[in-house]
Amino acid sequence: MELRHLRYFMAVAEELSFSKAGERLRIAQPALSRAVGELEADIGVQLFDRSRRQVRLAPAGEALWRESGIIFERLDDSIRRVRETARGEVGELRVGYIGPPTRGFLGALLKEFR
Amino acid sequence: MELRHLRYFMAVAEELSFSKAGERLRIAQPALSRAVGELEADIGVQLFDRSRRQVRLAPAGEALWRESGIIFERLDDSIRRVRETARGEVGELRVGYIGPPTRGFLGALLKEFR
DNA sequence: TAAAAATACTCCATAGGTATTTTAT
DNA sequence: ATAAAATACCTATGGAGTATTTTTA
Repeated sequence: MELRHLRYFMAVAEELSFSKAGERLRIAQPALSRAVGELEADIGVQLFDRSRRQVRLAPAGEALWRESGIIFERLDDSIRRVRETARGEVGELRVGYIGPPTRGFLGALLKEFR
Repeated sequence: MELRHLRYFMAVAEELSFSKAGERLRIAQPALSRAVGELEADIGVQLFDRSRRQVRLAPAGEALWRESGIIFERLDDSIRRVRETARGEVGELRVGYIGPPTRGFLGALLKEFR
C-alpha cells in the first residue's frame, strides 16, 4: 500500500464518483478504478458498494475514510515538526557545567530561554 | 511522498548504513540512496549527516524516525479497525420500532448485546 | 437508452539494477 | 588501500492513458 492509494480513495469517497474524483485528481477514471481495486485487494475488504448505480461507501469504506483523514493530518503534523527541528526551532540542548563558579552564568543563560 | 520513502528511510536510520539497509530490504544500495535523497528534497531537509565516513542521523532525521514509527503504528491500527468493521465486529446498528407492542421484544434483544 | 464503472490494451515514467567513480579513513 | 556512498546509465515493472464493453436505473 502507498499513500497514493489512500489519496485516491479519499477523493472517490468524497465525490462518491470515480469520474468526478478523476477530474479533481487530474487523472483518468480507469486509473482510479484500478487503484481503489488494488487497495481493496490489499486490505482484503470491500470499500464501496457498487451494486446500485450510484457509488456508496461500504461500512469499511466509511471507517477507512475517517482513519485516512487522521493519518494525513498526523503526517502533515510530522513533516512540520521535522522541518522545525531542522531549522533548530525544536531540538535538544545539552548543557554541562564544571562546578560552582559557573552557576551564576548558567542561571543568567537559562533566564534567556524562558 | 510515498510510504516507500518512509519505509526505506526507517531501514537506513536503523541500520545506519545504506548497504545494510539495502540487504534488509532486498534492494540495491543506489536505489536507497536515491529514495532517501528524494525524501530529503521533498521535505526540504537533511536527514543524515554524511560528512563523516559513518552515516549518522541529523536532528531532523531523528525526529522523522520517531514520527514515522508513530505513523506506521497508527496505520496498522487503522487497517485493523477497517478489517474489523468489514467483518461486522465494529459498526453501527440502527434499530427502529413501531410502537408499544414491540418494546418487550426490543428490551430482550438489547440484553443480548450487553 | 444513457450514465458511469469495469475491462482490455498500450505506452511511458520511474523504481530498481549494474557498473563506476568519489570520498573519507 | 579499502569500504561505503554517490553518480551515471540502462532495464523493466507497473502506473496512467485511450478505446471499448458492461451494467443499472
